[in-house]
Amino acid sequence: MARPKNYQRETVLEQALEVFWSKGYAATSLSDLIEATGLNKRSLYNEFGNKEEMFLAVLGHYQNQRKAVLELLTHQPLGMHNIHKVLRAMGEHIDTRGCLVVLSMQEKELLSPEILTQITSCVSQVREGFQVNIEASTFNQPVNTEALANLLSSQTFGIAGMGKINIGQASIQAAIEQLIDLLPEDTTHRNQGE
Amino acid sequence: MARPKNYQRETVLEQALEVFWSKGYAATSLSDLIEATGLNKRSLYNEFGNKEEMFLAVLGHYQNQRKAVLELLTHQPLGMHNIHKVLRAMGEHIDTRGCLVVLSMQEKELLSPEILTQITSCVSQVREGFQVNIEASTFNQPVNTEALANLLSSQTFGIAGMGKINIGQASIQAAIEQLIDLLPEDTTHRNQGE
DNA sequence: AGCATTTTTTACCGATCGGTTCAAAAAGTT
DNA sequence: AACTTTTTGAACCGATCGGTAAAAAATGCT
Repeated sequence: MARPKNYQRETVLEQALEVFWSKGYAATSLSDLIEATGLNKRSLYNEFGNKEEMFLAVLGHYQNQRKAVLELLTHQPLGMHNIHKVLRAMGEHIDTRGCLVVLSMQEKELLSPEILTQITSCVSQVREGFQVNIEASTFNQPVNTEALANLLSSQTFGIAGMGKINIGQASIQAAIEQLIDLLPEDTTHRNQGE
Repeated sequence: MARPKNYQRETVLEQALEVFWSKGYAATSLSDLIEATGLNKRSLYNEFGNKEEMFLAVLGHYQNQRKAVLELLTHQPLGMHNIHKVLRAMGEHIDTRGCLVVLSMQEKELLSPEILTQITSCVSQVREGFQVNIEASTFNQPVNTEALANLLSSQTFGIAGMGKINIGQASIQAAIEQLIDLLPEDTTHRNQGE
């Protein structure tokens, strides 16, 4: 029928992710992508259309491989322990390039509405994930559910951003433990322990 | 002696800040700067040298006008109340463009060592500001001073980044109040109240 | 007024940007 | 082996990038 491609889309996405992640969308040139993927300009356009669509695909790939962490927020029973798990998981996967979604949010002025939609949807997904787990918890002190969810999701961004600084992973993990310590205790399953 | 410039450096810095702040360093072109400042390319180079030096100057201008907030952390007596003030001040100055320093940190791979030095110095200044105020406090629960300082400085970044999202200022302020509520109480001047 | 000095204008530099054209090369099908 | 279909390679597109050279315009000083 036809000549087969001598590359795999997944591999290319992985390599392109590497570039976008460390340089950002605007600063990533086609030359960079060509060099990183090994395939030539025409094949890139053949596969993805243009730079923007390529970034969209890369973004999807990124979110796919981060999905596991987010799913921690859906484990039954809901409760603060899920949030603790997510925070600790983040501490274990600190990347010096930060978080691609946070990084892209900083470039929102340059990105297409389609990309922006995907980014903001991811952001609000995190926020709502936190919120449902907070709502499912029982506290013996007054808690502003929505405010706490916002706080945690912003904290999440902050932690991801900390990776960009020279600060070590151990310090970040210590900060996360300190945060967990400060969070109001969930007394719903007090007898089962955490 | 010589013909005077028909622009003021301060004004130009202000206008250039506007551009860099909303588009980031990489995505800001000289044309953008020319359009924003009203002066022409040659005058820009005459005044600042090149794009990078111009950004450095803009960064200095930005930090200058944010200095007031940071100085809240040096007010005597030191203590958690200073931290509360800073957090609340941040909630009142939320900008939809986020924080230029945080934004630039995301572009660190593209920036000169000189600029990077200035940025990281600003970051650690915040962190140390938090830390001295924590150390000056008395708590009736165990507190990991360094970890809490790291937590707060990362939270600071997170909050600044939240401005980029559509979330309203009121929500951010509520999140900040929630955070202050969670922070360990400083019992040093308990009788004076806060 | 005339000189000296600086700013501004205009035009231009090579490099690179994202993207395209078109033909050559490679594979499957018959 | 001939044909068809798709990928690939190289050259090329206009536009813009950051940055510069040199002359023109504008001002203060004498």
